[in-house]
Amino acid sequence: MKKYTIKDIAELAGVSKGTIDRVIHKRGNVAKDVEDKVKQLLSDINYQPNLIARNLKNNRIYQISALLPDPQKDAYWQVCSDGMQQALSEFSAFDIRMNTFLFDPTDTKSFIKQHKKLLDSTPDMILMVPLFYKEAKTVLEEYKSLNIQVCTFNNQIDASAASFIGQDLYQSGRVAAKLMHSIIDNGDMAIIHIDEKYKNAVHMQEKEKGFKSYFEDLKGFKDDILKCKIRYTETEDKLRDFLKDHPNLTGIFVTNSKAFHVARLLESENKNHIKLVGYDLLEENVRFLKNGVIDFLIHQNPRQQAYLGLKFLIEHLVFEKDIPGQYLLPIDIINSENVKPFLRA
Amino acid sequence: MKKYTIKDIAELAGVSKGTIDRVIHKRGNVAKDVEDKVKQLLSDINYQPNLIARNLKNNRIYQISALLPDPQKDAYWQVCSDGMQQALSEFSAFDIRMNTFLFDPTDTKSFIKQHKKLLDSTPDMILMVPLFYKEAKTVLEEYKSLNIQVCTFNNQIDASAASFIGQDLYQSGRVAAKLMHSIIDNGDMAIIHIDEKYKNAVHMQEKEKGFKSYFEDLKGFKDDILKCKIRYTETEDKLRDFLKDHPNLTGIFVTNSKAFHVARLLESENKNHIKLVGYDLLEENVRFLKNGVIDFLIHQNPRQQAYLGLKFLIEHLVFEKDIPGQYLLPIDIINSENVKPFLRA
DNA sequence: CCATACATTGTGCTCGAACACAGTATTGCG
DNA sequence: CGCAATACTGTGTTCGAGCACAATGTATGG
Repeated sequence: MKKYTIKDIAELAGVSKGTIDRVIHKRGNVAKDVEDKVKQLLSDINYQPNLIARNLKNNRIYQISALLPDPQKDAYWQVCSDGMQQALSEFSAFDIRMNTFLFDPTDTKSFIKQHKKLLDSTPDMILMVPLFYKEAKTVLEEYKSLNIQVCTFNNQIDASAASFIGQDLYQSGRVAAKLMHSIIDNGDMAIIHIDEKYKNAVHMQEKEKGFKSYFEDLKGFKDDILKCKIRYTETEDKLRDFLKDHPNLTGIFVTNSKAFHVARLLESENKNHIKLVGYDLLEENVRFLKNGVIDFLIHQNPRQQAYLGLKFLIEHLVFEKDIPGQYLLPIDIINSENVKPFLRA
Repeated sequence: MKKYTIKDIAELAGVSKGTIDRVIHKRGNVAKDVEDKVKQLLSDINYQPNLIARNLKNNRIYQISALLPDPQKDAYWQVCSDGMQQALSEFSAFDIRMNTFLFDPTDTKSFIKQHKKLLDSTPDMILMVPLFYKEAKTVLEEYKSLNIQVCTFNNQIDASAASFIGQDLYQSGRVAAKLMHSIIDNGDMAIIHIDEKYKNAVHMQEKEKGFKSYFEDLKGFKDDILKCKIRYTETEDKLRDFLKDHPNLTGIFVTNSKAFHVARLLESENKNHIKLVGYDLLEENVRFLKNGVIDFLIHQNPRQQAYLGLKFLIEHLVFEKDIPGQYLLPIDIINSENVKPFLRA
C-alpha cells in the first residue's frame, strides 16, 4: 500500500538513488546487469514517481498560447474565456502563463497575422480554433514541425496530428431531426443555412446530412425537406420570400447560431405555428426560446470545449497524461425550462 | 509576474523566513510591529503559497470514505463508481485512499450499519447519498459533531451543514412538462409515481409540483392532469387498469427511473400513440427510448454527481478550496439520437 | 609501472513550505 | 549584580525527484 520512493528502490537494489534515476530517465552510464535488475524491480513494484515532488523540483513556468476568434466579432465565442479561466483556476497550484491571440472570424488574414504573433510568444503548447480549413492546415503543419503539441476545438481538421474536441455534427443533425419529428405532425420542413461571413460550410453540410438521414431511415415518411441557403447580408428579405413561397411549412431547422433571424420574422409575421430548431445559447436565441418562438436549441458548449482543451494540455504538461486524439462532447438539448443552468456552466 | 516565496518576503521585510511563517500560520511569538509590517507586505504583494511545495512537505495520506447505495440492488447507482474513479485519476498525484461502504437502498438498517463501519475507517472527509431522510439527518449530525466535512448528492437534506450536489427537482418537473407539451396536441396527461421499495417521496412530489406548475402557467390550458400512485409489487396490474380507465390518455410522465415498466405495457398493448417521458439512462429505459416507446428521458447524471462530489472534497483537502454549499447540475434532455455519449460520460 | 582515459557509481544540493530547535535580547526579581 | 524566565528571532532539516559533480574502479598506452 505504501508508495515507494527512489530512495526505497535504491536500498532494495543495493545501489544509490543516482543510479535509479539514471535508469528511470535513460541517461545511460549504467552497467547492463544493474540496469536490468533495476528495471525489473521498478516494474515489479509498479513504481509511480511522486508528481508533486517532480513538479516542485522542475518548478517550470509553462507557457500556453491560444488562437481564438474574437468574441467582439461573434458573441458565440464569449464563453470560451470562462472555460479557460476555470481550467486555470483548477491548476492554480502550477505556474501556467496564458497568452490569448484573437483573430477576426471573418478574416483569414487576421488569422495568419495572429498566428505569427502567437509564435513569438514561444509557447510550450497551443490551444486553437482552426476556423479556416486551408489556413489552419498550413498553420498546424508549422506547429508540427516545431514540435509543439496542439489541441483544437470546434472545427475538426482531419488528417492532422492535433487532438480535437467538439461534437459529432452529423449526429447533431440527427438529434435536431428527431426533435423536429417529435414536435410536428405533418407538413413540409426546411433546412435553412444562414451563411456567416466566414465559411462554416462543412459544419452546416454535416448537420444537413444527419438531419436528412434521420428522415430517410423512417419508413413511410414522404413529406418534403426543403432547403434554403441565405447569405448573411440579405437574410430578412430572402427569408420572407421563402416563407411566402412555402405556405405549407411547419418546421424549420437552422444549421447554425442564427436561428434568431428566423425567429424574429416568425414573430413579426405571427407564424408561431411553425416549429423552430436551432443552435447555441446566444442571448437573442435564448430570448426567443423563452417566449416560445424557438422550440429547441442544441448546445455546442464552446465553454466546455475550451475548458477541456486547456485542461488536457495542462494535465499533459504537469502530469504527463495522454491527450485523447478526439473527444466528442455530448449533444445537449435545450428548451425553455432547462436553459438556465447552461448559461452559467 | 514572478511568484513570491517565503524567502523573498523574508528579505523584503528584513526578517528571517521563520518569522514570516509564524505570521502566516498565526503561531504567535512575533513582535506586534513586525507582525503588522509582514501582514501588510503579504497583502500588498498578494502572496499565494506554493501549494506544490506545501503538499510535498505535508505529504499526508488523505482518507475519504463514501456511503453509497449498492448498485447490485439498484442499477441506477452503477455509474457512481466510474465518476469517483475519474476524480481519483485526476488527482493521482496525491495520496488519496478511498473506502466505499455500500448499503441496501431498501433497508434503513443497512444504512446505519454501513455508517457505523464507515466511522471505523477514520475518514478525513465523507461522500454520501443521504437516501433516508430521518436516518441521514441523525448521521449527518454525528459527522458534524466529529467535525468531518461531508458532501452529499442525489438527495437534499435541508438545513444541514453538508454541501449538496444534485438537480433542481421542481425545475426538472417543469422540463418534463415542457417536453410533454411540445409533443402532444391534446388529450389527458397522467403523472405516474411508481414507488420504489425505499421512499423517494420528496423527489417525486417535487417533480410533480414542477410538472403541474408549468401547465398552470399556461393560459387557456384545460386538459386534465391525472395522477396515479403505484406500489412496486403491483405495478403491472394496476397500470393495465389505469390505462383501461383512461382511454383518452395521450401522455404519461413517470417521476422516477421506472418508466420502462410503463413502456413494456404500452408496447405489448400497442398503445404507441401515448407519449412517455421518464428519468434515467437505465439499460431498459434506453432500449425503449431507442425503439420509440419512450420519447424523452431526463438524465440525473449520478456519475457526474459522484465525480463532482469527490472532486470538491479532494480540492478542499489538497488546495484548501471552498466547497460550494449547493451545486445544481444542468438538467439533461435525452432522446434516442443523443443518448450514446451520455452512456459513457 | 604509472598516467590517463573511460565506465560506472555515489553524494549532495536544489525546489518552497513547515516546523523543531537553537540562539539572542530583554525584563524581572532576589 | 546575577540569573532565570520570557519574548522574540534565526537556522537547519525534511519531504521526493532531478541533476551536477565528485569519487570510485578498470583498462589501455607509453
